[in-house]
Amino acid sequence: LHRPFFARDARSLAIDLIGRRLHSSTQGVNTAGVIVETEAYLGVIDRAAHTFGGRRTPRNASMWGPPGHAYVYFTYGLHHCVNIVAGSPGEPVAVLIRALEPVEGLDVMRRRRSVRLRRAGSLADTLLCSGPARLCEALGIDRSLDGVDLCGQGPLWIEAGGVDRPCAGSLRRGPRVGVGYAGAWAQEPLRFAASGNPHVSRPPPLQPLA
DNA sequence: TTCAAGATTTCCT
DNA sequence: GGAAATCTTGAAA
Repeated sequence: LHRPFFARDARSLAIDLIGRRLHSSTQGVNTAGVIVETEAYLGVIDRAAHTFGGRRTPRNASMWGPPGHAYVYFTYGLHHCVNIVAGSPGEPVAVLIRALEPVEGLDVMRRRRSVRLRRAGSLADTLLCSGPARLCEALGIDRSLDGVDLCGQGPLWIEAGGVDRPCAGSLRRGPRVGVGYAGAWAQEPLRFAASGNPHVSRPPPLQPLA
């Protein structure tokens, strides 16, 4: 997809990313999945965002850059999470990709995930990409992809064309995960998911989009 | 200079 | 249900 698609407010982008295919080409292998869960992070005003209050560090630098780029951060000392930068240049807002329904390169995903999940034989498909750090591991995404352009010929992109939305019209929303420290912002319904999709990261306290 | 907590996941009890 | 894995950041000392 092209730049204009990403150059808008994060909440709107988070909703329209559901049903789109995220592709990666890393380590010489292609993988892809349908985005089934996202969260919007609204920047300097959003206490849950890494850029709350105007915070600008080496880690979150790409969130301050132009839209349509990746913001990949490392957390808890061992996990990666990938965001898609939204808004306009200098407006540090982004959409966290929380879960995918795997559609391409499942064998590769299984292998990558099995490094940590030793019981390769019992690795269900719903464990491949059902969480922000899980999908990064499955797609081979790490800090080396931080800041890459999703609109060019890079290792990450969103497929143009059809919205593969098996849950069209049944999008759900609810509070974001793991942001209890964010006060009133923790309650904001900025998490979105395809209703009933088994690859969504956790049982949703989610409501219809309305 | 130290310390605690985090946009998480896995493994063990 | 709870702890461990251990990088990054901001606030306390």
